[in-house]
Amino acid sequence: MDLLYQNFIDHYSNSQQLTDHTKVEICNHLSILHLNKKYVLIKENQRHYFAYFVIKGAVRSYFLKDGIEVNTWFALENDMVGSLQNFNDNPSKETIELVENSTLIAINLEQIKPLMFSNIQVANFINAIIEEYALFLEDKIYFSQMMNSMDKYLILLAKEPQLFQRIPLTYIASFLGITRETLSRLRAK
Amino acid sequence: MDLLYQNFIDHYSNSQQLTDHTKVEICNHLSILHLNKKYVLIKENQRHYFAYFVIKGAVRSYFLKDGIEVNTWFALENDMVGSLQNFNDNPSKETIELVENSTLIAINLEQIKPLMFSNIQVANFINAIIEEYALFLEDKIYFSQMMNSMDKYLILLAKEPQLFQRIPLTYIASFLGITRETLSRLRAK
DNA sequence: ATAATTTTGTGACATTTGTCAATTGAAATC
DNA sequence: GATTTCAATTGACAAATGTCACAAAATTAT
Repeated sequence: MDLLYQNFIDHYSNSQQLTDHTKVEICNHLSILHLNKKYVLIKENQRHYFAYFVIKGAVRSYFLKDGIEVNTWFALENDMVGSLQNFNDNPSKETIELVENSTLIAINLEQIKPLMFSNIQVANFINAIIEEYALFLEDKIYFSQMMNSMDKYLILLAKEPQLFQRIPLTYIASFLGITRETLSRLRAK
Repeated sequence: MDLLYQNFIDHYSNSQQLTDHTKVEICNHLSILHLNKKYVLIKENQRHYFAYFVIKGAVRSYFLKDGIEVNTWFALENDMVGSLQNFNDNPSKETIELVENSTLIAINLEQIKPLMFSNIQVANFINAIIEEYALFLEDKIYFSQMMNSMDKYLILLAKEPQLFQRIPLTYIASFLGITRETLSRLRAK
């Protein structure tokens, strides 16, 4: 099995031992992609049947509000990228676009989902992914409700310093819910 | 089986047929509670081994920031209440408190979780709960990032009008991330 | 290397929201 | 039913953030 697949699978199977059979079954629905900056993985309002795992690179998600991009998050190495909406056959609410040239694992949701009902290990594997994602969302909400702009900036800087090296400040300001001018002024202090 | 349990189970088993055996196994870890206004279900920073499903009543969650309550959401009939943190054996980040006298189903997470690894129907049942919760969180984030205060107020009013009848405006303002004075002024228009 | 484009920073001013204080209104308690 | 407590509103002013305009810096393309 490809080492990259192995790493990905290990990352989400901590709570259980997967049989080789299950691992192969999962791998059958994975593939590796090399894509360039600005490539759009998922388009807002479109159905899409893949989720992605970032091996190398950087990705952002955003949606349009009154014609303006509102950035919702950034994924770097070892992060999952996708939309639960897609997992549930609904159109994505966000556009997901590469910020750097990236290497990704694509997970074919359409193919892997039915296995949940026949293979309990797959069910728990997917469970682990969704659970981690939900925890991540809880954190994000906690973060967004907790603080004023300055606090948010400082916490984000402490928690995810790489973002400030790799993601344009314009996007980060938008994520923080402030204008880039305001972020620029916060940074000046 | 108690009709209330039946309704709860049906609510999260739409995608699969549960055998009677599985239903009984789930019910063994459910119980019904009648509790009064102001009762605290879950305390911030404490481990807790139950999640709840609201049959009748209203519940709010909040955490303390610099000694001030920050309300994070309100649950009414047919909503789940709990914390994924607890599901993962971490202390809760939020306090969960009744806003009205309420009837709830308590789900014993500690007992039901191990079944995920032996009963695939239970795995998918719990999956469905977590998935719905994650979708709810996605919506919440979308909502919170999308709009200015006035838009948020109007959308919330359109989507959840019952909240404004049943939840004090002070809590709602806090949830919207504004002071009650600002909410009061928005409403004046 | 140079030019063109994109990103970031800064100033002046408008708008929104927060803070503090006082008042009114509603609901719970006795 | 009167009293007490809590919730909601309103006004005056302060602080934070947004908007618009422009300049500087960095990045990308030719």
